[in-house]
Amino acid sequence: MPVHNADIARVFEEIADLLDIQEANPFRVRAYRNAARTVGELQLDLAALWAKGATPPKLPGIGEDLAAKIREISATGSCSLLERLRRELPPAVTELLHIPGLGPKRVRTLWHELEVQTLEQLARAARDGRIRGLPGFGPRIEARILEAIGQRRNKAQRFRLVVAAQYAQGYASWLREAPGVAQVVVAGSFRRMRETVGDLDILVTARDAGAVVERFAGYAEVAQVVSRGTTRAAVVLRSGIGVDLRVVAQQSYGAALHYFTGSKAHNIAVRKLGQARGLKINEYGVFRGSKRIAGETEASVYRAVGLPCIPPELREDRGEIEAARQGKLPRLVELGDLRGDLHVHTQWSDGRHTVGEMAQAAARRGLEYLAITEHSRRLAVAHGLDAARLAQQGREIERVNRELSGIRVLKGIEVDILADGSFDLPEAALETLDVVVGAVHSKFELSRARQTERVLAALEAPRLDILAHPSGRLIDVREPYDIDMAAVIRKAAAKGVALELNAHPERLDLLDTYCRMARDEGVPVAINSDAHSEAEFDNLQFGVGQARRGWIEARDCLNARTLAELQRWLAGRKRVRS
DNA sequence: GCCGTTTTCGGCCCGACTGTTTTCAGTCG
Repeated sequence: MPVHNADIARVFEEIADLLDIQEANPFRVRAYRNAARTVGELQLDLAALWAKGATPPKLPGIGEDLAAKIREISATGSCSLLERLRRELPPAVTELLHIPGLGPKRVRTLWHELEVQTLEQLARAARDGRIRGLPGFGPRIEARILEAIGQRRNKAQRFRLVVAAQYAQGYASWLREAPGVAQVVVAGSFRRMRETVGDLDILVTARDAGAVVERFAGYAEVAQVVSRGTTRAAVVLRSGIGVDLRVVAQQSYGAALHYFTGSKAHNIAVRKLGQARGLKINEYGVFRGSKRIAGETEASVYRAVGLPCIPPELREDRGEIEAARQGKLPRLVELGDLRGDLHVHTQWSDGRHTVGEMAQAAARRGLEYLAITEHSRRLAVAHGLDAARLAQQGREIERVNRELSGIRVLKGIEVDILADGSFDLPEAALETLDVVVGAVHSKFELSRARQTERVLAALEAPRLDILAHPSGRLIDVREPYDIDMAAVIRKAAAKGVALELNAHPERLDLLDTYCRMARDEGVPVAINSDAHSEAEFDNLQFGVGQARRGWIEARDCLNARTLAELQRWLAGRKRVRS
């Protein structure tokens, strides 16, 4: 049974929970939580390294003890400390921590005083009114517990970025109408362009904070006001999304924006840098003693700790601070850098519009070229093209190119990669095209070994230019198929094939961490809309956001190249083939 | 449990809000 990094992270997370309830040293607890995060995000397979007899690199926050535990978990799947803690505490008690309002202290009290160990026992105790009498509890908390269990809210719901954007924009517009408001910014993971967001964090600068809070709570979509103070409030909207508000004075705008954008780990790292310089950094500014020395802009906060301003998408404590210190921050790709789109559908398969309509829509968005890439014949539900229809479509594309100026339409295909790694159309048909995009649309359940073999075989074949949506995941719908993505990226590098970052908000595939790996391996990334209608070109913005999270620069991006450069790249690939 | 241009010991990010309290602990982000 292979042990994945996620398994190691889960063990550390559970240890942290149990230690927390045991009232262990809070910094020891934090060490386990930090380690869980570090290991969970790591792309290097630690257990595989140990199995091979190799020594993993030194990881920040993981010293001798935790490294030994990683080794133990890698070998055995478990950890003697966790086994011991599970004997000392009721194992289900960590579930209680996920109820809002319950932290380690209250969970410990519930367990010691009422012998509450499970959610069912918690519900019963609350219904019987036994909780309100406990020290540190009262009728309000008891009611909140019952409500949380009733709504089964303990399962954290996240919203796709595109969905969150709709709620965010409406709410922000509403707040801009409050008296005395200067600025309204949606910060948090939304601003960092995470693919999903758990809640919305809205920052407002205004003369009169009270008026803003009042308007915030009075929004028509508010289902519940969770908390409400003089400068801060939290609500849940009818859609279920939580929204936090923070109001500060203009002079604190940059510090508050930095604080509210996060990530938490990034903020902690920056505050530590400040601390080392004798500075205190909070949401009101950067202070030396009681004197404010920065905070009006985000750049001033970073400058105070000796760094250039770090773009929000990089703020995950994944090396961006070190890069900033060394002057090696990437110059992240921007929407305006994109000159083309290499994955577009029309009425010929399952798209809504004609070749000409899609070309004009692309031109209106400032693109210089697009590739029409229909599904191939196997995907019958999408009216996939066979060789004959593909040739027919080619003649229409030539006609459109004669009729339109300012935009160039390339002949392409999104050809199915079959289970054995071969393509769904004959070589001769693919040879007539400008660009071949290949994708997996079937047999998602293959074993890791066979799925990897399949895609590596497709990359090996001479006809593939771009591998589309490489993991196949659909956010909240379908898990990625099990595949060794590091091997795929290495093969793409070796064969000079590009990887797609599919910009559809439900895909956003490549994941950010793999974008970074592709960049490090020199694999070009194509940020493609996969548009099935004119409006879907707008999705490119989400692809760009994801690419930025993956440290992608314009020079790493295949479709940031000019048409001439792209054609040279394609021609070079053909030369290699023949 | 980690870590070190001040440290191998003694620190570890920081503040608002709630609900319980009669000055503050616990939770949260």
